[in-house]
Amino acid sequence: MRFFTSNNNGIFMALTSTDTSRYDNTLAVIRTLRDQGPVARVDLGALNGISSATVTSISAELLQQGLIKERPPEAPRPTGRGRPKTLVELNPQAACVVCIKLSINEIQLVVGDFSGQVRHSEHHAVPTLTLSADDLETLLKEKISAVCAQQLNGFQRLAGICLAVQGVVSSQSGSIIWSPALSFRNAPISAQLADRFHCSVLLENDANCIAGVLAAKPDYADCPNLVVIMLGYGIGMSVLINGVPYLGANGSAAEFGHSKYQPDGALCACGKRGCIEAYASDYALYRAAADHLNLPAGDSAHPSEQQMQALTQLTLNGDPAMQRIYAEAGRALGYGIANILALFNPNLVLITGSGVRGFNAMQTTMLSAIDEALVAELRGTTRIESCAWDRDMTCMGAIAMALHATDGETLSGTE
Amino acid sequence: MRFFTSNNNGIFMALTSTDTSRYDNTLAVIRTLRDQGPVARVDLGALNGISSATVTSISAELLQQGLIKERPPEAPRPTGRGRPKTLVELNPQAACVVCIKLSINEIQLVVGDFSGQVRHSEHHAVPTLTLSADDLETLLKEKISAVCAQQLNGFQRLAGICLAVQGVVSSQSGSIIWSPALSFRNAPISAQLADRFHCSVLLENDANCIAGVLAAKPDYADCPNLVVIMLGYGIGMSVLINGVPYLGANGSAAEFGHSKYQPDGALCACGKRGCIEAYASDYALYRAAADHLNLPAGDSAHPSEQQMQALTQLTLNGDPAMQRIYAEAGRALGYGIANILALFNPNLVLITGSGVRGFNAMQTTMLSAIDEALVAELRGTTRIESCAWDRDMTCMGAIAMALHATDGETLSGTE
DNA sequence: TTATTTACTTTAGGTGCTAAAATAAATAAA
DNA sequence: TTTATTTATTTTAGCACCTAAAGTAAATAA
Repeated sequence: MRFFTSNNNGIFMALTSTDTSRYDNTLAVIRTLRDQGPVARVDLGALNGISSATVTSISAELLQQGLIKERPPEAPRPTGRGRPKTLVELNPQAACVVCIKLSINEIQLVVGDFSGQVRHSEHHAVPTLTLSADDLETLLKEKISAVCAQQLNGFQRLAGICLAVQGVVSSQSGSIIWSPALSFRNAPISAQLADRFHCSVLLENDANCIAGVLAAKPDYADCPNLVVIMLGYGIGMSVLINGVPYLGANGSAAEFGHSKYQPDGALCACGKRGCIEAYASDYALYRAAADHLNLPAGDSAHPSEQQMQALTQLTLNGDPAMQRIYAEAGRALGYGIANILALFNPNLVLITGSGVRGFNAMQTTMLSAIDEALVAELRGTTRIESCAWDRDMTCMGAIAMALHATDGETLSGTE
Repeated sequence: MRFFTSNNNGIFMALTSTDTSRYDNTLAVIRTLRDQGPVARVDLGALNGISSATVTSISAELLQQGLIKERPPEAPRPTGRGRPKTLVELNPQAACVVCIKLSINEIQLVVGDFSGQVRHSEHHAVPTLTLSADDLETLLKEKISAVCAQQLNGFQRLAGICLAVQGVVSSQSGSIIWSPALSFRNAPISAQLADRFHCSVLLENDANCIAGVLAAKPDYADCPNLVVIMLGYGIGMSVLINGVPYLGANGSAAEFGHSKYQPDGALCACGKRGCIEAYASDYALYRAAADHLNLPAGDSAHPSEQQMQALTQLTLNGDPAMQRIYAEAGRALGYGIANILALFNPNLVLITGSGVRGFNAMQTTMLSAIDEALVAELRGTTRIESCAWDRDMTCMGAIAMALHATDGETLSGTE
């Protein structure tokens, strides 16, 4: 029938390209069911602009392929007159995906089912900065194998693997170009995993995964242009245009953390000076604080959550030096956001990541910096909001992206 | 049949939405003919991925509607064996568009035919900064009426009007939000012109028009992500993603000129400080020069082309103060472009506009500023080039955009 | 019971595509 | 000069897929 043209480097091939309308409608049905849960055929038609006759035909095929199932009618009848709706829903067992979040000194593995639910999650402390490229390959293959062996019973197929990485990745070539979690560069990890596990391998930036999850929330539904800024050890960003992450030519777009606040300014982890990250990231805040205060021991170049919470606490308690540091961070962030508003003019800028713990101490100067930097016409009506941080969001997003990317394969794989 | 959903504020309505494949294929044929000139049916099929049987059917319809015509076979036969190709081409008379470029103290009107050729062009000196919103409306209606009366004989229809404006426009709402050429704001000009001339009215940013023309050049064909920077009285930019301008939520995206070089830096025409424009635009260069030199008299806030060429000449002749000024402008530009690379990661940054006259004097510091600001991984492989300036490019782009936007109407309007 | 309402399925027919066959119009070869 | 070959276009036959309308199913209200 039809094969998915995947994003990776030719590991999966584009094949027969026949007409597109049945295929598109079928994917639309699957995705509606994933987003909305069980839905009746009439409603599937209305939601996707197709006749219910067509939905009948499509759902018959999907039923036969085992990708969906009819939900047995429930005991309480809430409906009024008329024949009751027969709900159909995705068969969660139809496929699964394995997603790995790679961050500094930690990896998380999760298994998601065909309906998008997390089925399993595990964390491992790993000294990522000391790994070689080969070490990483071995490690990932090992961990994924183990998860597959333990968790994949009952699933019809492993649809794909998604690797969510902090830093610059090329999802096109399937290579990690540059990550703060790794000491090497240009690792062609997608091809290695695809070889081993014989499935699609997606490589994604972590901020793009999170942005995908946030964009799906009803609060942010009316934002065709959404910018998500992730504060943390570093500073990441994702730009979603009509729901799809803007990647640029090599996947290194949206590197907000390394856009400039001040020429010849503070030293950044990238080696250059004046990056926003050099003012408002965890390591920058900790570094600035260390000049003024007696801080708890630990790796000061990679402050822990505890260390950072201690800083935040000091600030909340009214320490003037810390308040000055956060105020300056807020100002840098504000100037950076001013550039984002001028260049992307998004509907909404969402600030999240573990670094939101200190957001209150930055907000005032951030907002005044934006006003100072930007004329009202360009400031526009963009909402600027922060958003609570959940460390599982990255993997939730990765599951959604992996399923989305592999729906076509799942469809043709079971014909 | 089918009506075009235009970009303006509901002046033209979306109607029946039937299937899309015949419609899409027909538009593809029209656009191929516009881009490539006369093409044979076989080649139209190959270029658009449809069978030549379908092309026969589509071209029969278009022929009957008068939108295309068969080109009489030429005297010299260059081809080898086989039945010679019968070329079809757009009928230039099938429709026309009127485009107006609005810049500081000048408007240009051009008429383009259905094949995209310029049929007529005229310039008028107009004191744009002293106009009221009503004055502008009256002026444009008058000038357009005059052009229509004189130039539109022989055309089957006026497909649309395109207004290309320096500054921030909302093509969605059809309003000029903020233009350096005008002293008023939020002018709903599209609706006014649509009322008067009963056709689609497109409102575009001038940089987007130019970017469209440049993107069509074969040299830049392999650039899905293209950034065009326009140096001139102000500094404009356009970001083309797969050939379509990125507009943002309200059309105020890509305002590169007001992105920041230096907090608390030089004063910008927008009223804020430290914008790139406050260093590298004509007025900024002239202002900086006036502090050091005895300059020819004239409106120093809006330096003329002669005044600017005098500055460039001084610089080329080795004047050290002027060289310093251009070097600093280049550095500001470089820092700005570093942000563009970090945030958009385009395949190509093209620098054009009347301000390229001084580009040589800025280039060295611009490039070193980029290296100073940006780590190699983010600098990436983006080409950064300049491009000779042609004042007619804006209107050429406007013609292309207006035709593109109205092809659907032209198609259904003649059924 | 019967009428009404709503959901789903089947049927009949249309659009629009393609592959293959037919036709057209040239050049090359015999 | 005729015939074969090549290439372009048109015609034909058939297929995929959609929709509207008719038919069937399964509930509640009267």
